[in-house]
Amino acid sequence: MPLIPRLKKRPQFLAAAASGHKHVAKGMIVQARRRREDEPGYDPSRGFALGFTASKKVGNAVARNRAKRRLRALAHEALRDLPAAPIDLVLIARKQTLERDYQDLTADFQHALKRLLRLCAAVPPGDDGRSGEPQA
RNA sequence: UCAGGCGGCCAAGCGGCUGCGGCCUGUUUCGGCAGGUCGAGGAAAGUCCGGGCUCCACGGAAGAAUGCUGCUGGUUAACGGCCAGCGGGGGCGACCCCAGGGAAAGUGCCACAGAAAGCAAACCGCCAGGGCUCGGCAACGAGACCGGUAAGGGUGAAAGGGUGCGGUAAGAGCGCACCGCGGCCUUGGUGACAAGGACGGCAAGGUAAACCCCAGCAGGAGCAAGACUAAAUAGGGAGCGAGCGGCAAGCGGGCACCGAAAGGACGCACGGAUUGUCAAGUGCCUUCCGCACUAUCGCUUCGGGUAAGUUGCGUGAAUUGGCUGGCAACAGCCGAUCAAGACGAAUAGCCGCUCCACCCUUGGUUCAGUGAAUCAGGGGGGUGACAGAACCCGGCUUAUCGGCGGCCUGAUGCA
RNA sequence: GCGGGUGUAGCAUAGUGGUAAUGCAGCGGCCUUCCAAGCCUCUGAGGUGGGUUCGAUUCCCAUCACCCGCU
Repeated sequence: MPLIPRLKKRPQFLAAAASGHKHVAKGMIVQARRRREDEPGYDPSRGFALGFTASKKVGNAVARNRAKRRLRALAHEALRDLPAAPIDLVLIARKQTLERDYQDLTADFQHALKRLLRLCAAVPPGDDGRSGEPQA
C-alpha cells in the first residue's frame, strides 16, 4: 500500500482553508482542496495528501493526540481503495471526535468525502476555487 | 473489631485484525520490501528552585546596588531539597505543624476604644500617716486642697512580671517563698541548646513575611544554546593603513550697513592654516587606573540569514543485586545490564473475553434496625484515575479511579 | 524555552495594614397626567488555600484561571 503523504507546513493548511471546500460533520470538520497544476512543486503522480488539526478546544495533549490518531486511522482505511486524485484533505478534530462511536465517525467521513470529491471535480483545473461558491 | 498515624510498591490483563517511530540484518528495479529487536510517567505536568552542557562576556583594585536564603550539625555536583537533632505549638497517643539573630545601631507604625500606646503617666478610685484648712482646751474628729498609691474598676491584641504570705495610712519586689525573666559562673554537648548554682531586682512592650543591620550565595543567556555541510547573489563582518573634536583670539575674501569714493567697522555665514586653552562623547554596573569604539576613504580577507539537511542526542552525578561504613540522608567497593529518541511530532486504532469500580436487583448473615455493613449470584453500563518524553539530571509542588503490602498508636471485646 | 502582568458587586474601574469607594445596570420610593431626566434607598463583592500580624483586599508562600511579550 502506498503511503499517503502528509501536510506538514502551515501554508499548506492555510491554503486548504482558504481555497478549499469545507464539510462540517458531527465528529469532525473536513476541508478539501484540489492542487493546481501551475503551483510550485506540483507532482501529477501524487494522490491524496492528508493533514490533521486538533486545537486546544478539543482538550489537553492526551485528548488532542488521541483525536488525531482516530482520524488518521479512519482516513487511511477509507482512502485505501479510492482512485488517486491530486487533492489535499484536512481533518479537524472536534470535541465529539473522542466521544462518537467509531462506526458513526467512519460514516461521517465517508459522507463528507463523497460530497467534497464531487465539489472538487466540478471546479475545473486551473481555477483557484476562490471564484466559486464561498463555502460548502 | 472499630478509629487513626507514617513509610513503600503497582498504575488493569490476555487474544485477534490493521498500523506507527528508531536501530540491525538481508534484498532491491534505489521508490521500497521482508525478518528481528526496542518503544512514555509517577507525576513525562506546573516551571517553583538547584546543577550538568553550550555560547557570549570576563584587565586590576575598591565599592555600591539588586535578588534569594536564614535554629544547629550533617549530606550533596548543587539546592530554598533531604537526614538527624535543638526550640515553640497541637494531639490521649502513634505523630503532625512552625521557624534565623538584632527592637539596650537607627527610622517608621501600633486604627477604634481608653486618662495614658512607649515614656512613663494617673480617669474613676483608695489613703487622714505628713503638710494645710475647719471644729475642739486637749485627746481627737472632719475635709482629698498640697500630697501618697498603682491593690481594685473600666478600654484594648497589648497598660512596665504571676500566685501566696508578710508588710503598710493605703499600697507597692518594699521584704520573703515558688514560678517566670535577665546577664554571670560551672557542667554536658562539635553545636543549636540543656541542667545546676549564686546574683539582680523589674529595668528592656509588639512589629524586622515594615525600612534596615549581620552572615552566606548569585556574570548573562539558553539545545530555537552551539557546531558542520550544499547551492546563487547583494547589504555585512574582521584585519591593516590614512584620518577625525569643542571654545576663544586673530587672518582671508563674500554678503549686508555707513559713505560720492577711498575707506570704515557693528553684524551674518564660509574657508583653510596659526596661536592659546579645554581636551570630548559612547561602551565595559559605579569610581580610579586601563582598554575599545566613534566621519570617511583605500587595500586585503572572511562568508552569514533563509524554521533546508546533518549534528548536539542518549554510557549517565545511569539502573540494579550484594557487601562495608553511618541512627539516617548518603558514601565506598564488587558484580550484572544498556533500556524511547520523535520534529504537524511515533510509542497506536478497532473488536472480543476476563478483572475492577459504579448503579439496579435476588438470597443469606450481623448490627446500635423503615437503614447500614458484609458474603454469594444475576442484569445494565463505563471502556476506564490523573495524564504524553521534546537536551539531560537532582528536588519541590500540584492532579490522581483505585489496588497491594509493612510498621506503629488509641479504644473495645474474648482467651 | 525564557519573561511579565491581572484577578474587587451583574458590568467597568478606585483605593488603602484597621469603616471596601465611584459610575452604569437592576429593585423600590419621591416627582410627573404618563415617560425621560433628577433625588433617596437597597446591593450575600477582593480567584482559592495556608502563613506573618492584635488585625490581611493590602505583606509572604503555594495553587488556579486569564492575558501579553521575546526567541
